[in-house]
Amino acid sequence: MTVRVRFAPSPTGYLHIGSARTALFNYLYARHVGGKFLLRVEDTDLARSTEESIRSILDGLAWLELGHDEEIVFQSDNADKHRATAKKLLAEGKAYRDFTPKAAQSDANVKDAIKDRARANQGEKNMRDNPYRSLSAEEGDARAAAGEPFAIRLKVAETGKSSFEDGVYGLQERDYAETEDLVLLRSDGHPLYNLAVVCDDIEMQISHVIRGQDHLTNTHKQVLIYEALGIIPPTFAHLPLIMAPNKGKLSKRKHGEVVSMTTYRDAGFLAAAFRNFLALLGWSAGEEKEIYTLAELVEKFSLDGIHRSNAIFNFTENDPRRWTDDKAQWMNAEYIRTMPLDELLPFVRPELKAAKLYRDEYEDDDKAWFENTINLIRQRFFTLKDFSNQGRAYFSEDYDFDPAAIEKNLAKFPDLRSWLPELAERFEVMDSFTEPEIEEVVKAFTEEKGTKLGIIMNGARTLLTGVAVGPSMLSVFETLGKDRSILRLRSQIAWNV
RNA sequence: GUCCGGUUCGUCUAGGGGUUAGGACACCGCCCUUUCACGGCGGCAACACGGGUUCAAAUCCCGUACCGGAUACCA
Repeated sequence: MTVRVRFAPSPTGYLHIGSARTALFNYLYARHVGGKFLLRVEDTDLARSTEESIRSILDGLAWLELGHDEEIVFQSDNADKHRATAKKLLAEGKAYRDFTPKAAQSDANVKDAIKDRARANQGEKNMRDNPYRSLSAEEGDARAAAGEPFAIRLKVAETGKSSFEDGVYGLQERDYAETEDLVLLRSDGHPLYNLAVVCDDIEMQISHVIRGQDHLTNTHKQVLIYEALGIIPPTFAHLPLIMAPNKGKLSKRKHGEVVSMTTYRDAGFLAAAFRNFLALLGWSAGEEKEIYTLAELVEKFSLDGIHRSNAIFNFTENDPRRWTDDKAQWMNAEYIRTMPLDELLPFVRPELKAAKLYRDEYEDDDKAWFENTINLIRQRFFTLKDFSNQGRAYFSEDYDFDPAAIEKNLAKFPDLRSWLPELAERFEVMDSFTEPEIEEVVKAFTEEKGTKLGIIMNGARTLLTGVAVGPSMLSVFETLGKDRSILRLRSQIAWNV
């Protein structure tokens, strides 16, 4: 049997980090076993679903390079089939019409209202006491024909339990007494989530359902529907949840942009790095290696390596350095400085182009210079954004000076104001401008002035790059070249800031 | 409330009867160095608690605590 898995987001927001990981795991599983990875948009909640959200989710998946097979299925397109299925179960006596008027929305928070209701019912509640459960078919038909509104509920057996073998959590059992006769079709004719999911999974011939652990109880309900339909359920595997630093729910409302996939794309993360980070949140290959290419993840992935405990996505609100998980930031930096240069370049070019720092010559005449420079400066960069921010001085004459750098490297040494232009004079007469010669000249100059090499180098760094950190200054001089180095050493701009 | 899960350094995790409980991130220190967010070396730091089983428990069993999820004519 072919393995077919699906990622089924409901389009009520952007691609959440937890959903992204669910998509990733589905993708990895499918690719690992040579199966299909399908996409289904669960847009049955017409009120909350938006076109924009669908686009944002697809953007997120595309960024992560989780390409899906076959056409995207829109759940709302299948509503008629869902209704037909509910009617079928009704006709077979496996479901019944519930004429109880729809309860008015409580003014309390939905979750709290549910909790309160459950607590109030506690001990007393018999899940099978719906008065309409045993209504005769004739009377039901008559009342329906008379136009009385009704919901269709699944008739859950009095005794017994639902069970399934979870790919991650093992055998799961739930007594029928814990499960209400669930509503399949609302009184306004709209199919409910559990029915829609089961119908679509059957229709799409899904073999493995891999989703968040928050669906564990839904799965029992869905198993019941499969049984009523006489269809063998797929294999289920539930994933541990990704929590906020306080172990609470990670949500847009509370935590903002950190949970959105597009945030990382826009912040200059490499999809490969973020994917790698995500893969290790709740899964491990059981080895100490932690940098994996997509192909390696596909090769190593298995349900056995998925944990049963939730993971915390660690970040500190209001701390610019810790705005997102440290490890994700480290991993991105690691990718930027160690991945093959030709794989990095395709990401650097658009970044520079967007900042108007790219020139066509970087493709031909200055290709070697460009690649060497990127290779030189990437060693201390964390995101793609750094190429256009901190790296700006390498590609443009119009760059800013970091006040902290001026303070630390220039202001403290007023002599540099005349020394650096003077150093430019020494450069002026040089025939060859490469590291060894530059070093010789700068050292001689330093000795002559009776100062320390660091003072000269750091002053020059500030003037030439605008920042206090970067590669070896000898490399910087050489990369920038004789003319630009001289020009910048003579410039008084930084001194007047 | 009830049901279902979970619990190894601050975080991500390895290990699943005998380990100095390993790695990574973060943090701290030292080294390299003209700076540094690179690199090298080192340090700090964990088996939730209580009972059992066993020669031996972080590992198996039970209980407790705590955390999470679920409870809907939402998805």
